[in-house]
Amino acid sequence: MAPRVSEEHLRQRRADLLKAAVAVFMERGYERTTMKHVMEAAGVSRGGLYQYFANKEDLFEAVLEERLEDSAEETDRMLEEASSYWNLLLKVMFGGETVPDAEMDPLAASSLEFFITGRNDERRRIYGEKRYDLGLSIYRKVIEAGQASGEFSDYYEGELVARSIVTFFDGLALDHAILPEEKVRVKDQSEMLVDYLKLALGVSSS
Amino acid sequence: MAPRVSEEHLRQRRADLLKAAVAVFMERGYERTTMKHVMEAAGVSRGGLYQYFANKEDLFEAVLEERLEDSAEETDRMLEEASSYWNLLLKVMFGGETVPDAEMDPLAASSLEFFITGRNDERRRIYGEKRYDLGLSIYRKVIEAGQASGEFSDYYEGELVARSIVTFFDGLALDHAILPEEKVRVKDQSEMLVDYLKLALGVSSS
DNA sequence: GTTTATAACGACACAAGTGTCGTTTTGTTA
DNA sequence: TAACAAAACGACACTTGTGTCGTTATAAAC
Repeated sequence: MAPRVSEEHLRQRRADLLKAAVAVFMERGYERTTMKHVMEAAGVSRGGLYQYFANKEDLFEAVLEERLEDSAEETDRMLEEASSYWNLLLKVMFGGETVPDAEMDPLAASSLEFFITGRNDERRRIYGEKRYDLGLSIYRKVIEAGQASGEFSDYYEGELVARSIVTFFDGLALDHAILPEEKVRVKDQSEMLVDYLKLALGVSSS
Repeated sequence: MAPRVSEEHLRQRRADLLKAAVAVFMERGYERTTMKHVMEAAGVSRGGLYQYFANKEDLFEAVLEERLEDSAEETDRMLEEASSYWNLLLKVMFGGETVPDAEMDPLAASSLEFFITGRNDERRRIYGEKRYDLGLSIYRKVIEAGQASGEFSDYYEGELVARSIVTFFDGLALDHAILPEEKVRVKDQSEMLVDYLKLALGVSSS
């Protein structure tokens, strides 16, 4: 269906493969999916898939990369329409809404799997760190900006507060991946986190 | 080295296999270790290992089980010498010491791996839940007892506070597994958690 | 409409791990 | 010390997943 390139068709096919891959990774997780699963989901031959991605790791990283771009744009957009740093922080934490809900990224579990099983692999560890830093920096910037403006207390080091948010969300994602919905109580726990942040950052209750 | 049983030698051999297995799992993680690795570490043949454990999953569960027994005894011991519920809570959280340190269970990462990669497997998920509940119940009991005695505020539901502790520690374990020591700041983050619990449980600073 | 570069295909060879099972070895018992 | 039950052994057959590569089909260029 495509000899001698055509640029757009190449991009399209790659996008189709990624889309199929995302669905499979969500369904089966990282370790348990094989290239064959993706091939079948995408309706593509072995060679067809390997033409675009050298192996499963490469494929998964491409998936992560794609989704990171999406969320980066979203964050930029939110940075502009922020009315206060506290509000902005809530938006960044809960994605648009300023109120915690029970939604979690359906690919989060597979990502955790990807990084934790690869923790002894040099390449993957470095990549994991990069991603962690990126996620952290979003929170850190908002908090430090809020502290600089005087809206937030600087009793705690901004970076440390940011790390705690990330840690807590990581734990939430982990428990959410393993436990049934009703046990994790994502919403309740998120609300507690918000209460805590109010105290830690000296924000008077809204 | 052992025909027609002898009871003690059987137990001993099993213990030796488990010891070797723990070392390997710590070193390599769950997914990346094979039965062969354990065989070599224990200096035992293939058949010798399979005589005691039906497969890797069975082996790892045996490892977990063994360590759970150890810590259960430790917890019981601590329950008796508790001077206050707050103190007891700290001891349970940080294992004997009432001050957070940067130590983490060296098998924690492999456990996370075990449960997260097996999250789509019925059997393993049930087992994971059981373990989670067990860990949770320790915190829940201490907190609810403290609330009943009036030492702790009951502004937050005790179980929810307990869940938050577990979630936070899970996140910490996860980040610790993936990131280099200096980035996670286990000690600093633990201290923040303690500050938070003081507020949430209405404990005046010691 | 012919040519051509190459995307897509799928059979294949290879590697890694698993669990089994017939054989060997060795405590234990009589 | 002879006989035995079973612990320990390790070769083997099997399964699963991977990445490659020669072949085939086709969109674009002429």
